[in-house]
Amino acid sequence: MNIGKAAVLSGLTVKTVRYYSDIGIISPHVNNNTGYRDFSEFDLAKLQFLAKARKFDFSLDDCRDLLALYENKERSSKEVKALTLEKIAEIDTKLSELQMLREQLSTLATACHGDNRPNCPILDALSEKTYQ
Amino acid sequence: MNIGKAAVLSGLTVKTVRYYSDIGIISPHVNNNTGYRDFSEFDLAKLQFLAKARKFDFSLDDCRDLLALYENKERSSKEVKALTLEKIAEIDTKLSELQMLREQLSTLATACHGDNRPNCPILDALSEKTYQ
DNA sequence: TTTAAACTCTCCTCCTACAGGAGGGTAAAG
DNA sequence: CTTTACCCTCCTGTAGGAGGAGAGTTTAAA
Repeated sequence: MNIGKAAVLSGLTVKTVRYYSDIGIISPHVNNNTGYRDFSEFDLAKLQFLAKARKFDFSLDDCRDLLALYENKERSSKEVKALTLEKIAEIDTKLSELQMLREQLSTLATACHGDNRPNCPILDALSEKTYQ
Repeated sequence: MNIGKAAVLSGLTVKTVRYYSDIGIISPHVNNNTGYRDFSEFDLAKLQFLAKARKFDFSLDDCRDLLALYENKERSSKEVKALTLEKIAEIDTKLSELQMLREQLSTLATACHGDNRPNCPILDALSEKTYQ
């Protein structure tokens, strides 16, 4: 199938699919006359796999690994699980960072009148020298 | 003071400070003979302000706005608070997205034996066609 | 005084994961 | 035969810098 159909069926954009071809994460057959890419069912399956893995916040490099495991019927599930647990740990780190951030900002916002007076605890906090 | 000292005192890297100068978010005086940038105390204060605002996840464009308000003694705190509340809302969105992600990944990781057998619920989920 | 280390400068490329658009070829429908 | 909808490559831009080359400057030690 052509790239447009592959894009629709995988939920990716044509640009994205073309990009994945360019960086070699998938390798559809190319028609020598027209230069059109031709995606097989297996190519499509990989694109759908990629779309989902990207939604799970796996980087394209992670996806390369996952895809290699996906294609290898002899793989052990150990590696996949390790990669997943690593990703979960990353997410946890990010979550706690964001939560701290939210609390600090929330505290500042609460303290700020938000009126027309120039006094503003938010800017005060940002310009405080002692707090880093 | 030179860029190195300004960087240390603001907790930024020299590269970052130079970048901020390049994009005009700060404008230190430049020595015409040597080309060396010369940072005043006020420049330093702005760099420290920027370092903190960046930690609070404000984009450099946000920082431009905040800095303008910071420099304007006649500003009202309303604008600053609005910007902050907007940022909090962004963080909330990101938080819930990440939490959903974590749950899904966690569910998959739990279901996966993580042994040497090829069977792997994680890859199964990623390659499921019906689930999008 | 010379020299070596430490600092600074500009300019260049690279990173992630694409998006947007120019300029042109191709395919299918009317 | 023409229109419209695809498809192609190539170039640039995004955010926020990092890394490094090659060259000038300053400072401290020998």
